[in-house]
Amino acid sequence: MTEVIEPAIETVTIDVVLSALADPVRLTLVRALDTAGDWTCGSDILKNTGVTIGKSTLSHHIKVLRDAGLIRTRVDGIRRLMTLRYGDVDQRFPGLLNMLREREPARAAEKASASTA
Amino acid sequence: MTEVIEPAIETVTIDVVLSALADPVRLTLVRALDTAGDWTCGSDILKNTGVTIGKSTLSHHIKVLRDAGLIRTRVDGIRRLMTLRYGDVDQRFPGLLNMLREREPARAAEKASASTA
DNA sequence: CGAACAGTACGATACAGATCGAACATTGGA
DNA sequence: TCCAATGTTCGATCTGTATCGTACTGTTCG
Repeated sequence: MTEVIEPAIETVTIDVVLSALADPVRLTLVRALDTAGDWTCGSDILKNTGVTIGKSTLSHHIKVLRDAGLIRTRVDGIRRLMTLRYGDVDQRFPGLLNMLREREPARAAEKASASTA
Repeated sequence: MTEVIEPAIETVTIDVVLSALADPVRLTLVRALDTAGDWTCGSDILKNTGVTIGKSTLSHHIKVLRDAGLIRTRVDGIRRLMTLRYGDVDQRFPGLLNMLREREPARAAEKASASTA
């Protein structure tokens, strides 16, 4: 086995993508891959992010992200390298990756606008 | 009580928005509001969408969407009208609303690209 | 060969959140 | 005034899924 299944980007639906990104761990993984910029292996991601989950859990999340069309996996000897599918995702869902890059509220947090529920 | 609390759009994070949109019922509600275009009440949304959930459940989903900054609620006599916060959402997360409008895979579904996991 | 390493597969468990029903609040109209 | 319609709140379930641990596969290197 040398290649890993990934869906063609045209077949990916926003519904599945949203479900994949709704989990805080997976969002952390995606952001770490984005920061890394190129091929990274799972154990390095755990080191970089400081996320403390078992490796079977990580494997599960990676699969969800891959099935959602967000990342690509490549076998490299003893490890599996992965990377964001920048071009595909940007083409299919323009603006999405950019949204994920912001981690803080946009401004100095005005408070809620209207009153009394 | 005449107004309903909604967060200032700058304070809304993509994390919360993704969680809100990850639920299939809420995604249906948002799409229905988008299609409707203007102020719509809860029971009308249920009729339009055919979604069969209790009204307490609907109330819960509405609250999640409102807290996520996606919709605005206005009291009108016996009912509560709501609408998408088009301008705010488009400004804060450009491209997001547009992504939700597509319900089908983009093309005639090529199959998976690589082979053997 | 055998040990260490990276990752997957699978069954079991735990927890978050979706759902429901009942009680209550508010408004408008008969 | 009383009733019907819309919606909220609260407590109790029920379910999906994130998590873990173990066993297993495949690879590199001594």
